[in-house]
Amino acid sequence: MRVAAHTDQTVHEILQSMVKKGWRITEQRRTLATLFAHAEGYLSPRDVYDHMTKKYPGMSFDTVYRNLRLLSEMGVLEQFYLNDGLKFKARCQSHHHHHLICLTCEKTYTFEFCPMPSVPELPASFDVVSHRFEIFGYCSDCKQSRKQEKEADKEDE
Amino acid sequence: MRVAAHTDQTVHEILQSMVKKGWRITEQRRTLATLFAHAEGYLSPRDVYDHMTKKYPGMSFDTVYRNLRLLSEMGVLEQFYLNDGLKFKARCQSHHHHHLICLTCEKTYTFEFCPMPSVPELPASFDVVSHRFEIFGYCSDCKQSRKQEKEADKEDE
DNA sequence: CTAGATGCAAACGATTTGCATTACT
DNA sequence: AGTAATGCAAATCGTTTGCATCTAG
Repeated sequence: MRVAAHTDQTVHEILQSMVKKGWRITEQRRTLATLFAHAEGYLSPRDVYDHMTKKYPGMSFDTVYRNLRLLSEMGVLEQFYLNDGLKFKARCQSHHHHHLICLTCEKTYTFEFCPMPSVPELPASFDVVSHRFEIFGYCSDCKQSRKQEKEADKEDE
Repeated sequence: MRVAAHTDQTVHEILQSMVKKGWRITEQRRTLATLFAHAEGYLSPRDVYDHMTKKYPGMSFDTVYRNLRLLSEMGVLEQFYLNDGLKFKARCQSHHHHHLICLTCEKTYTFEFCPMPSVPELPASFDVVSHRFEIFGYCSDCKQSRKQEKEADKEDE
C-alpha cells in the first residue's frame, strides 16, 4: 500500500482560516501556523510552548492554550490523546484517510485504505456519526534506534 | 452484522487477577470489581467515586484513582479518552474485536469485524504493534431522546 | 481608534504523594 | 503480626480565567 509522509496544510491555508473567522494575524499566530504546517507528528502544548518561547521569550502558556483551543474549534487542528496527554496536529483537509502512528516519535504516516466500506451491515438502530482507525507501531527510524538500544543492553549483561 | 451487548469480565475473573498479582481483596475492591463487571460502558473516575461513596461514604478519591491505575496496569481495565476526559471499562479478555461507542451514554457494543486482515500491505519498514478501530454514533436509546429534544426545541420557536 | 490578543497572576480541576491509621491474609 | 490498603491533607500538574495592557486592522 502507498503510505505517504503526512501532507500538511500550508501556512497560508491556516492563516486564511483565521482571517475567514475574523481573527487577527499576530506575529505569534504566524509562527504557530508555521510550526504546525511543518510538524510531522503530534505536538503537546509543552512542545508548542517550548518552540514558541525560543522566538518569543515572554510568551505565556495561556496564550499557547488559547490558540490551540481556538484553532481546534476552528477545525484547523485536530486533537488526539496519546500516551501521556492531549496532542495536536494540523488536520488533513484534503481527503479522508487514516494514519500509521509511531509510538516513539509520534510522527504520522498517511494511508489511503478506509475500512468503513468493508464493514458488514451495522444495526439500523445505531446512527453512525464517525469512526477512527489507527495503526500503531514503530517507524523505520525509531525501530533502528530501538534495535541499537537492545544490542547495547545485551552488552551490559 | 452481529452486534452484541458488551460481554463483561465476571466479578470472579477480576478478583482472580488481583489475587494472582498478590493483591488483597478488600471490601471496596470487591465492590469496584462488581461495578466494572456490570458496567455497560465507560466510567469516569468521578462516576466510580460517586458509585463507591454510596456504599462507603468515607471513601476517598485517591483510593479510586489508585485502584483504577493498578487495575489498568494489570490489564483488567482499559482506558479511553472520551470527549471530556479519561474513562475506564473492563477489558474484553475473551477475543479480539471492536466497538460501536455511543457518543451520548458511552455504552459500548461489540462487533466481530476486524479491518486488519483487509489492510493492503504496509511498508515493511513499519513495525506494527497494535491498532484501534471504533465506530462512534448514537445508540437506539439515545437517538430516541435526541429526537424528542429536537421536537421540543421546535415547539419553543 | 478600538476590539481583539497578550501577559500576568491567580483559580481551578484532575490526579498524585507522604504519612499515620486500619484491616486483609 | 506484618504488610498492604486506606483516608486525609497537601502537593503537583495541566489547563482556564479575570483583568490590565498592548497591538493589528
